[in-house]
Amino acid sequence: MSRRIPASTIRRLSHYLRSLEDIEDEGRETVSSEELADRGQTTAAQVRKDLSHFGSFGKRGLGYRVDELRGRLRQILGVDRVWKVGLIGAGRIGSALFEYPAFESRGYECVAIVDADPEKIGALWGALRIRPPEEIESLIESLGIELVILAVPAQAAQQITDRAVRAGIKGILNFAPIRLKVPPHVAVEDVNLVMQLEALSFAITQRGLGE
Amino acid sequence: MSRRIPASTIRRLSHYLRSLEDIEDEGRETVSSEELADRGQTTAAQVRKDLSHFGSFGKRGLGYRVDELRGRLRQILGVDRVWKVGLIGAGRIGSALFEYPAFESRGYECVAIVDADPEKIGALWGALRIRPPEEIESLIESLGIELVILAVPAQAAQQITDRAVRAGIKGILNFAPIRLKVPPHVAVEDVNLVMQLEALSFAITQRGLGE
DNA sequence: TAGATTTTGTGACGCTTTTCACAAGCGGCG
DNA sequence: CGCCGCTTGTGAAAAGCGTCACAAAATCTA
Repeated sequence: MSRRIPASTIRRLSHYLRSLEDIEDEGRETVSSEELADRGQTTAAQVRKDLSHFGSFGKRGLGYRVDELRGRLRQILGVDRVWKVGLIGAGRIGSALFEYPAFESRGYECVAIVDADPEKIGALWGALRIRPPEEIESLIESLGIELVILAVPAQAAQQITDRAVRAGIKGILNFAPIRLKVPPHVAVEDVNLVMQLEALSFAITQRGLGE
Repeated sequence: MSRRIPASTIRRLSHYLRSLEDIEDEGRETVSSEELADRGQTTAAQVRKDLSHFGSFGKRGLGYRVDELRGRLRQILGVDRVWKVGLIGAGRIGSALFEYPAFESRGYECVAIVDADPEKIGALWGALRIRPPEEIESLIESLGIELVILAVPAQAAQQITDRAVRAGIKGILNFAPIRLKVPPHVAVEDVNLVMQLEALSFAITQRGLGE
């Protein structure tokens, strides 16, 4: 039951949650730390340590009740409610994300779309009309948007971010390949595909060299 | 000059490389570890430590020659050559990636597209014709594909992976929200947007609670 | 050339995270 | 009811990473 939680623990919790949903679909009612570990490329001790940061949810000799643990994880991760999301950038990536079914099904509801391209402004995507960047602040404030998905070119990203921060945004999922400057109370997650490809080419290259 | 390199070091190297390109565009010829640190949300000591895993590239009192360090980093990350990439899954995400300019410009060349949808098979994307999954092995072997981008639904992902592995694939950029089982000589990088969104909602939720 | 100045490369240190090991708790069975 | 097998929760040990501090090396100045 500690204070500061490692980022790696959070990533694993997210994975445990997905495993629990699978296990629930299989009709099982309890699960052990060892089985959760097997499904998540980790160890039983790690699973128990991760969970112990937040309390004791299991029964000794028995394991964890699947539905109960699932509920607790959803609560811990803050996904036991709907988050209103703004999509900024209606290009290829924005469009792919908008139609990504996992978002809606997991409680992330897109309530606004913004793009700077005059050709796109006013267009309808589903029930949403694409708005111009000037409206970012008012959209965030009037719709109660807490998260934005930032899918704009690198050179526009910081400026857009500043507008969103000014309007009180709480978190940013950033697809632009730059390090955004934000005040400490704003959370940022970077999606950097080039970096991940480079991690792959490093691993492959190294493997040939190393041994 | 050590053996096992931390994943976080690789991520930072990728970022240093991007900073070096910016610095080169600005016409500068040398750079200090301190400046690289400032651009990368890290410290000068960390930059030097990261680089020291691979050798000594700087000159004391002077710093690093931008073009030389850039070349060395490209070499270390394995991006001093063209990688042939296969795109598996021609849905929304696949399409967005296919048109993502950063891939081509950074030496990742898409040489094949595969999809299971009979409606899509045979269609032309640029100069490439979409192929059926049955051809995965032969495409990988005949075209010399080393990396695949896996953008298919979760339930198809493992099966496709097995085919690719059988054909000798070396690395997989995985967009499916499952942990792929692969032999140890195959590198996998997971892109897990739901996990990143959950990390955001955790950070925001926690922030309100914590202090 | 000598001394001042700058900046790297790296061993030592300290914090964070993972792994280990086991006592404590729970259900089942004879 | 008491013992047995199983699994959790958690301190303690180990490993992994990042930070610090400084000698070494290079340039600059006079």
